Amino acid sequence: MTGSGNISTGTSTPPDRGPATSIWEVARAAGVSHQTVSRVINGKPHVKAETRALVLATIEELRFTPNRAAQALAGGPVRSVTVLTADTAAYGYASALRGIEEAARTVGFTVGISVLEPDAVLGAQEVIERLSGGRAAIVIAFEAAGTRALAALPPDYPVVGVVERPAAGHASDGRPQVWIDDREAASRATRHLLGLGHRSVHYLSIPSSTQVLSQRTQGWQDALTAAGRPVPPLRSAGWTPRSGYLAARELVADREVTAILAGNDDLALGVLRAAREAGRDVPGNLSVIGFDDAPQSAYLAPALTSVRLDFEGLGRAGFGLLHNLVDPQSAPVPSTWAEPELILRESSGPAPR
Amino acid sequence: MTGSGNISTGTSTPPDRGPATSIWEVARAAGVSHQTVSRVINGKPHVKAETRALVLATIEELRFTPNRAAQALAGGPVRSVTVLTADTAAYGYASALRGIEEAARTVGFTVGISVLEPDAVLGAQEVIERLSGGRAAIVIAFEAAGTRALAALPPDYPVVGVVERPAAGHASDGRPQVWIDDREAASRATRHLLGLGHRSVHYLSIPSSTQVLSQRTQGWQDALTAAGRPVPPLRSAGWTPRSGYLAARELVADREVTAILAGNDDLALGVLRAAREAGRDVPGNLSVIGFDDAPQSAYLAPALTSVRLDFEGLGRAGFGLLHNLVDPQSAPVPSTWAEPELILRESSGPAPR
DNA sequence: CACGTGACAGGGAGCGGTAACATCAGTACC
DNA sequence: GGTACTGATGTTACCGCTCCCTGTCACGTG
Repeated sequence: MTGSGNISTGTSTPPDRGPATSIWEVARAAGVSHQTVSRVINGKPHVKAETRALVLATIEELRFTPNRAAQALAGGPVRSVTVLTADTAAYGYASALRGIEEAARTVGFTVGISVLEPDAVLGAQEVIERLSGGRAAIVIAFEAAGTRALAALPPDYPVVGVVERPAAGHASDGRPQVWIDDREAASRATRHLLGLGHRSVHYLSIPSSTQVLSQRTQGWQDALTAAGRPVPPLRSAGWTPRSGYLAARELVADREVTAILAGNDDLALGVLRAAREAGRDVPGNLSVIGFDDAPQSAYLAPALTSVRLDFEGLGRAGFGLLHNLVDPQSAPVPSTWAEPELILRESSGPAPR
Repeated sequence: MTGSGNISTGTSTPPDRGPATSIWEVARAAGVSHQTVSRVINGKPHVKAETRALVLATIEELRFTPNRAAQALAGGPVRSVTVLTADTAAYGYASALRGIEEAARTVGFTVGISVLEPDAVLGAQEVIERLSGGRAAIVIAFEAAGTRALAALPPDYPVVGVVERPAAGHASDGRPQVWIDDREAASRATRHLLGLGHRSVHYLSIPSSTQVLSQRTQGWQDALTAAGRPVPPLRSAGWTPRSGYLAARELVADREVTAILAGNDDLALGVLRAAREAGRDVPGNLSVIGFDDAPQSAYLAPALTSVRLDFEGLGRAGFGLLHNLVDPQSAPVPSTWAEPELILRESSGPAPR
């Protein structure tokens, strides 16, 4: 079943590294010293305006680009960040990565990426190798592998965690992190369902990043408890539609279950299918709400009610925080990203009477 | 509507770059010269077995990791690759990236990433800046921005294109590339629909990476022509469910249209919704087939018939090709990845009579 | 008019590696 | 036994850049 696709090797050219222009050439061309060129590149003071302009023009003309390796080696400012993340295909991860990359690119940072296998238990040594010389990192720690990687890093290494929730109780270890406060959002979604007349709401969770309950889970419990309803047992699933489907089959078979909150939209999709197969009508006699509001969700059948989460903004803020960390000169983080919002669509409705 | 989420700055530690262990320290500890250490690191000959073992042990003990920047600066072998890609959230891109990253990581390569904005028209200069010192690159060029970036790179720069189709006719410019041969797959999907009794098949395409027709489009035309059917006008859409939905509304309103082949699964999802809204029954009186076979597709309502494409394998092969390019010593590319396969599900069926 | 002062500019030493060349055995050969 | 060769090491010169430190100039000041 293999052997398809195609390859064209092209005219194999050896990695010919020509005489890349260096600051020396720029200096010579501009009639100044290499040091002055360096000052101009780094926007340092003590360079006369006209000299600066001249150098800048020369750089432009020679199409000179500073050698990153040399800058890093010579102890220049940090200008790169390595992102440690789990599967980049999942919507939340991909979006956060996108936000990080965008923010990094606009300030001239290079972004490296290394994916953490779900079951990887890396020692400090291995995690550092993943960073491969990077001098700063961002760890997207929505699940255990990320949390472990974050913990494995030396305490003085510049890193910020993009996490599911702050490691409260666990003595937040003083590491900078950003997170979406979705506890209230989960509560709101739950209350919305309760308000629709459902006697209870069942929660199908995504894997937890720690041993304790996630914010979403807590928000769900909060709402249930506040309404005086018993909290049904927590159901755990993975990240994929398949996993949601498998976990939901049992749930949908129980007619007492009329409302399901799923940890993310993919899970919700699986729930939707399980419901269909079990002859349940959504939203007729079963309501389903997801988290993330992926681009697909509005087009599903039925269109999925979902909690919109601004992962991209989260990623941007995470990078901003890191930037502040490695360069105190940098602009303060725009600590503002869209707050979770419940997007009502077709998959949720009044409880069956 | 902003201001949610949360930030913890932690105990702000300045970017303290301690005295990283260098090969000199290893050399001293092992009682050899730094050059011998270098030889060991790079697996070069002319080192006695016991000396090698000693150095290796010392490296292990000191937790030494070679400084990438220094290696790069000193003209060592290429050990990093920059991936230029469009939106990482789209399934095909994300999967290909995943394949590249995985293959790169297993051979110790670092992978950088830079995303190309859809409308970005970058000059050679800008593209090179994106590479930021990298000495090798992979461009995922499924659309125009990627194709342009690929073209903008200097002809002698080590780069491989992961493309939609070879730039045939356009004098393939002798650059190494990998692609999935999905022309036949598109043909097969079309023939399948024709075989089900549909008088014609309409194609809703994703954006093209060039001005000419894509392989998928051609495969679709091939099958239609071979069957003696007229080729309906080509419909173009974007990449998202929304774009598929918008483009399909007109199509589904036409009762003559009984089979739609969509350029990817997201588009197909949009088509499905448009069909539902138009009162068309899938597969009752409209069949829909997508491309990609994303993880969600099997769970949609109706489950989507789709052409499974092995983007991950493609990415792996692309990296392998690059590896061969920069390091002739490297193992030859496993030129084998899964061939496109039509996965029959619920969204396709006999033509309405 | 000599001197301090600050803004500019240049020189030189690394950063941590690799490549090329120089040494120095130990072995092979005539 | 002397020369040639070969494998194992050490020595030296960069790679391209940034830091630290030393000059140089034009002012202002006493």
